[in-house]
Amino acid sequence: MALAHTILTTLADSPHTGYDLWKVFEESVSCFWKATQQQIYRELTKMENQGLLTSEVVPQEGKPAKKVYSITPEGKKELISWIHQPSSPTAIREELLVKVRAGYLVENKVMIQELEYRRRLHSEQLASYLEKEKLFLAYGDKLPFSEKCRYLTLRRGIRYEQEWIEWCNEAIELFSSLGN
Amino acid sequence: MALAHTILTTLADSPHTGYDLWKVFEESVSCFWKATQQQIYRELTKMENQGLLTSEVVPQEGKPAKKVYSITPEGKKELISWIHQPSSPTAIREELLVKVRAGYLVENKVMIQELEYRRRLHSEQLASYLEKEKLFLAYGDKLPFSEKCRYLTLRRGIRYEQEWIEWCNEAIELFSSLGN
DNA sequence: TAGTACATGTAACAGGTTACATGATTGA
DNA sequence: TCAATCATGTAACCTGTTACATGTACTA
Repeated sequence: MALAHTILTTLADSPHTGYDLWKVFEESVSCFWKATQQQIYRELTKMENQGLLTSEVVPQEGKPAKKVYSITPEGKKELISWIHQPSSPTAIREELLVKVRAGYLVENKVMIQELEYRRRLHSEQLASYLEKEKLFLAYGDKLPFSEKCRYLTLRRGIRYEQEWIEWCNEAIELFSSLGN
Repeated sequence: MALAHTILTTLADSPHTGYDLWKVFEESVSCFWKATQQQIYRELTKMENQGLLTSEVVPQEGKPAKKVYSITPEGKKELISWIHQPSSPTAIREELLVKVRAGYLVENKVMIQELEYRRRLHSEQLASYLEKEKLFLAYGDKLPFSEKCRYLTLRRGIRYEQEWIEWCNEAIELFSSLGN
């Protein structure tokens, strides 16, 4: 259900089209909830049927009409009620760790390459998050409460990437120190 | 596909029943790949049809017969070939962060309670991992290569829990410092 | 005698992935 | 003219969750 609630979270700020929502997901929501365009469109249809959203078709000049979704009072009520219910940590499912578990079955250089590749991905993601963090830090304590909440999700993204990089270093070191 | 490969990883060591596999998943695989009993049984049936496994029904005294699965040469080939293919990081989907993103919509004490609950869960998981780590550390460099690989997955679990606890502290501090 | 561990499964449903389909505008 | 961006959707498939179903043996 949390995709619906993530969408409600964004619509609680302002109305969005499916396409807008997808861009917001790509740009800032992705550090805590990944979703494809297709998932978003499917969920919006479902949520409108449930009365959590309303849509308005807005004609545009020179562009196809767009469908702007707004949160309804029921939608907001549902979001707040959901926040009050305790939630469980997400189950971990990480292919790289499955490979590391079986890493003794292949040549070390295969594992080292894969780990270096992953370290690079996480370094790039970290760099991108740190850029975004600058914007938050520039405002400091003047940030509105809702932005401080968003900042916390970015902080988690930053810590997450840093942790991966450190673990990759540890793993690369081990595979480098062993023969085969 | 990675559930199949995780199962192959365990069967590469020794034959297991579905039930045994489930216990191994609960006890040590869970720090990198979570699966339910039902998923495991379904996957085993599928994998046997694909020729990655063979099964043997072993009658037992006073207990129902068990079905012991072994990896086939094709299964091992598939596992090794899969390790050679690069894999992408798992997409992040974390309900708690969705709630934090919308945390300004509810009373601070609601968020603080939820964050403290999560911090406790992660502290407990960390304590359990640190207990397991002792066993690995006792052997030190005498650990066989395959056990060093397993140890790396535990290390990642330890780092992951520590990172969550630190982030929870950061988040609790923010919500505590603000009115409402 | 009630609960836990052993042991295996079916079925329905929810959620996520991938491919396909369409069509306009804008900028290189 | 080719790729990217805007804009919305269908369909098939795979994976994960939850509930149900069955039965034995051991232990508190």
